[in-house]
Amino acid sequence: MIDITKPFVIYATCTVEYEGRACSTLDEGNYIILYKKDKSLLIHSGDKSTPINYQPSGTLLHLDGQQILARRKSEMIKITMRQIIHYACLENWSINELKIRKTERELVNKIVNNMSDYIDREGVVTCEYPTELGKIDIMLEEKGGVKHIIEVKRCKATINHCVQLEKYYNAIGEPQSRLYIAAPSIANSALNYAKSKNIKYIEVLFD
Amino acid sequence: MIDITKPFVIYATCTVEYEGRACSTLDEGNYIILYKKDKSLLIHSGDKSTPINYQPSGTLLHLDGQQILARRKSEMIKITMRQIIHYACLENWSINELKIRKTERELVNKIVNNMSDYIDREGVVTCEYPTELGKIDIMLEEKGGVKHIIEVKRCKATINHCVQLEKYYNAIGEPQSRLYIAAPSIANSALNYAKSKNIKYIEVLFD
DNA sequence: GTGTCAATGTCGATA
DNA sequence: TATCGACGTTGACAC
Repeated sequence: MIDITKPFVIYATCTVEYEGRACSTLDEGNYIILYKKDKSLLIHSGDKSTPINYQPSGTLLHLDGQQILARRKSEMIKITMRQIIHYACLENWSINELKIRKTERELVNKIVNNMSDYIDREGVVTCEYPTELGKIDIMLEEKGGVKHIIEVKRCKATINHCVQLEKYYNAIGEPQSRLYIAAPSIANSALNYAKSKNIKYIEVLFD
Repeated sequence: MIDITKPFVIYATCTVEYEGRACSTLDEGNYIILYKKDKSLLIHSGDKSTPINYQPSGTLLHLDGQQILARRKSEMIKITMRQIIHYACLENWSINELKIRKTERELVNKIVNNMSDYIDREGVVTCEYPTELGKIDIMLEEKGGVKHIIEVKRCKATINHCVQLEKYYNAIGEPQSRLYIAAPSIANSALNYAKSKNIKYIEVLFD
């Protein structure tokens, strides 16, 4: 009945045992079992977005009566099914890429590739500029030594984002540094706060 | 036909759009859609163990013809189905905890809580003792200054584990430090190597 | 292949 | 409810 050579979904009353990087057991219950084209195996409980147990790509299945043995390198999952409530073979399961847009990265790239549109100074541009307090999204260093610190947000900029920027300012420890918050929009309160702290707001929009 | 008030699995030819923390689109194809008891929504492609798109716990569904709208706070997923290949309502989907045993953490705790059984010295015990080369599993510091460095492994100890221990020794830079490898068992070659390097093997078993 | 690092990380614990 | 740290992290990219 079950064809373990093809991707499938099973809804079954079962127990699950795992042995490998750790050991684990799962009490009997009704769980969803997914077997994918890339030979990854997922066992999903009735909550959480992560599987309650899984085996990565490259897992080989052996079916022995009501028992599924899933092996991969030195790892093993044993599923003992008391009752199969539901089984479906998944023909032509698609493998596609998710196209992600409107990320912070996209805005960072836009600024870096058109720096002169946003800051009228020349210098060395560094992304992910490291400091004790984490990475600065964009750093523009003039030859003269003046540093321009740009914090990029993909959504509306808030006061908290400005505070974060000031922390970087202190971490850098160079009073002549200049601060910028770049985002598609900025909250009114944040804009007032920014002005009072000499932080310049840069409007940067998604294409 | 579809009851969106109950957990379900659907296999459908569909497209998926997401808007929220970022934006994303997914080309038409056959995907598995899971809706769980905790109102989390998962869309699984034919590979990878992570869902190609998802919405965390607390997502509310609206069904409009062949279109599922999933909303949660400021996030939204829209699934447009051209054909439902498969639908099953998942009654009594279990929510259980995975019981994880035999972790390295378990052995570390056992040693720390019964230190005198393993090392006949008094001193300050620190887990995850930081060094340049990473964290030492367990550090026992005597008042006199002598340091006991313990590396814990949940499986059979190997020569590589001993080498790792020597790196810590060098990182600490205190020649009078003493080295221990703790594991349920040790390879013969590793035991010989350990002896030659003045590393003591501690047998620690899972309860 | 191995090592390093980001992630729409996810998830649990804690304040 | 917000923040912090761990994860059998996973997954992508550099080497």
